[in-house]
Amino acid sequence: MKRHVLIFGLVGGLLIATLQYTEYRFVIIEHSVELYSALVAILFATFGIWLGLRITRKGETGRETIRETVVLKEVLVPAAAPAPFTPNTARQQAQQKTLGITARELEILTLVARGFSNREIASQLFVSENTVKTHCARAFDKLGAARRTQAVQRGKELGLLP
Amino acid sequence: MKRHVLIFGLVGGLLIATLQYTEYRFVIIEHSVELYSALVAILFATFGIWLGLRITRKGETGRETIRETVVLKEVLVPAAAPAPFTPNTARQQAQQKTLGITARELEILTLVARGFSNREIASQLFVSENTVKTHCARAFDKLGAARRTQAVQRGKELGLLP
DNA sequence: CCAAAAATCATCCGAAAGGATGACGACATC
DNA sequence: GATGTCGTCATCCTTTCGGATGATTTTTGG
Repeated sequence: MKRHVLIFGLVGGLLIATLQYTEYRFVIIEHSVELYSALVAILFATFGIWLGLRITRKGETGRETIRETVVLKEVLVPAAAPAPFTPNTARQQAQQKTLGITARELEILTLVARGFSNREIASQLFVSENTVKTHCARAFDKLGAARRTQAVQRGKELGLLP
Repeated sequence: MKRHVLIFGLVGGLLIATLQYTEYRFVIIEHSVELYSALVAILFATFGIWLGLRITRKGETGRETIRETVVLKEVLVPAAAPAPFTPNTARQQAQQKTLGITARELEILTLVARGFSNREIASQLFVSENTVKTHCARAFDKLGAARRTQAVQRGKELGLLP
């Protein structure tokens, strides 16, 4: 890592040298902006790198790391068994009211969430692929999703999907 | 990573050259020094931060990965048969062992699960879209998935994803 | 230091997905 | 009967994905 900083410093020095050189060639102007610009640039670049290093807080690399990662656990299972996803109909319909997602769309959405392709869904439901795509499009629109993965994510957030 | 520094220097030089050029073209304005300085400062600071992140990122993804300190709390899983998602790190790593899914792949996988497109993921991780696609492909292969939705589903089943 | 593993990036190509529209029939409702 | 909602299907077109492959660069571990 030190190497990088060194290299960077070298490049910086070279840059400055070049700048100075060109400066002398166009001496006409008294104290040009370029020099300042370069100085500021280098300064801030260094600052930025330093910041980047600080932010990621990685380390020093000298001796690589042991840095245990504390992963907490907590969590648990409130159990409650029977209704893994039963609070459905009631709430579901409420959601549907607000979002306007129809039962058919939800049906297709769940299949999407299960990882099926449009074609597979079409054959499962005995409809054409185009129909599936239409339902998908409408559902995505209502969910404000641009991709099926996003739609699934939102659906889960909203409790529409298990 | 030397390449990055080089690119950095190159871009810097280009920037300065551009600056010089525009300077000569709009020499009329005198008080623009501050503006240029600020511009350059901001640009280089951003660039520097990017560089810093770029340089340091690698180390993290290695084995220890501080990032592993994820939280994952708040859980009120109604429970169902399979373990919801409690046995995390331990089992997770075990799974990774058996499936051979690397930390990076998992990282990308979680972003996929969050509904991001490859392009979005690429920009978030500061890598190219191609790289994301490669990671995706490998992860899909290891998970036996043909689609990203399927991969997400399997990832959740295996407890790799929250 | 060297070999293996990981990560990065690229390109070509076909398949899947998504957006925009239009249409048609079944049903319910007012 | 007019209206509205749903479900169904289609076409055209663009974007995104995914597969296959090869290459280079770091990182890691012995």
